Amino acid sequence: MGLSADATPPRLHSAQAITLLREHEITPTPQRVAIARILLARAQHLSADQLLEAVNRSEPRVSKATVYNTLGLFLRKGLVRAVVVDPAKVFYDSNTRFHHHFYDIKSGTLTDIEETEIGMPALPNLPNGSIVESVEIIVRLRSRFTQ
Amino acid sequence: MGLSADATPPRLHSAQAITLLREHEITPTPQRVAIARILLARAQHLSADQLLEAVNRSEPRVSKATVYNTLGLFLRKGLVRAVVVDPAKVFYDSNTRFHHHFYDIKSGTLTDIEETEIGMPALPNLPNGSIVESVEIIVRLRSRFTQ
DNA sequence: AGACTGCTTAGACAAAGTCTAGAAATGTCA
DNA sequence: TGACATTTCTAGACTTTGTCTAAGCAGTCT
Repeated sequence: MGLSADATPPRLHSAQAITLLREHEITPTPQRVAIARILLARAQHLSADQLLEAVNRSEPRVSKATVYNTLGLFLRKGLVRAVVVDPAKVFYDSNTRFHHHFYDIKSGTLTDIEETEIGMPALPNLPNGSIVESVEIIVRLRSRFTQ
Repeated sequence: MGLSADATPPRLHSAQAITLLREHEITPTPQRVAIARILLARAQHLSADQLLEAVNRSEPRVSKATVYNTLGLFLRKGLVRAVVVDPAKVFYDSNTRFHHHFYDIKSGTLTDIEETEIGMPALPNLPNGSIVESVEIIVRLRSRFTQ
């Protein structure tokens, strides 16, 4: 059943969120600020669904369409990264430093692997005319005591 | 748009497919053989949907539920690997050697990176009580001439 | 005011994948 | 052979994530 949602997730102050958005050339609407205050409060991995639920525990209300639009916008503007590990949903990662992930298969939990903790692989020759967009290493884990 | 489906995909002979299934302790039913003949004919990446379509271009017909059941079974028995890169669907990889992937963002095409082509990174310390299930490196690519 | 722009919204929609309940095949054993 | 149990397959309903559409709203400019 995954993680129970944090009852009182930390939030950025509105002023901080607005500054962050402006720095990334994003018009700070009330909905975007509400989303940023939660998602960008710390390094974390949230699905669109979890975020929608967290945002709507308080005012202002934000629609599902706006959550998806905003996540897409944050992604394009480099405020968050998408992590594709669970076939059922995308996680949005507010840690924008270069890093990788442990994925606990059973619980569905993502944990960061900082760049310094892992040796960068040597890249192979690229297909012609290609540019590397990203390099993601995913280490899938299972508990030693579970079958 | 992705790739146009191969009009005449290569197929294993039924006898070969049956042998492969038996070697992996899978009862070779007609449906499983039909799926194996296509999926295991060569190293390739197919989605459940592509496979369903390919199988049903010929007899015997196989239902959607059976395709999903069979892919799950092949996965558990180690005949194929799942590759999660596209949020919209899982690819099933008939190359079971240890290897990694290029993913062309625009076309949605997967290409293998053989183990010898890439330097393996040193693994970080694992969370306590964990076992590594798999290590997957995904290099996302985009064309140099596309914005 | 009127026109234009960008943003948000509800709800319809699409697509991948799961589940259910029954039918069909297969195997076992007396 | 017949009776029964087990496994597999199937159609179709269903769930969930995510997208799309059309309308409304707010601010800005002239």
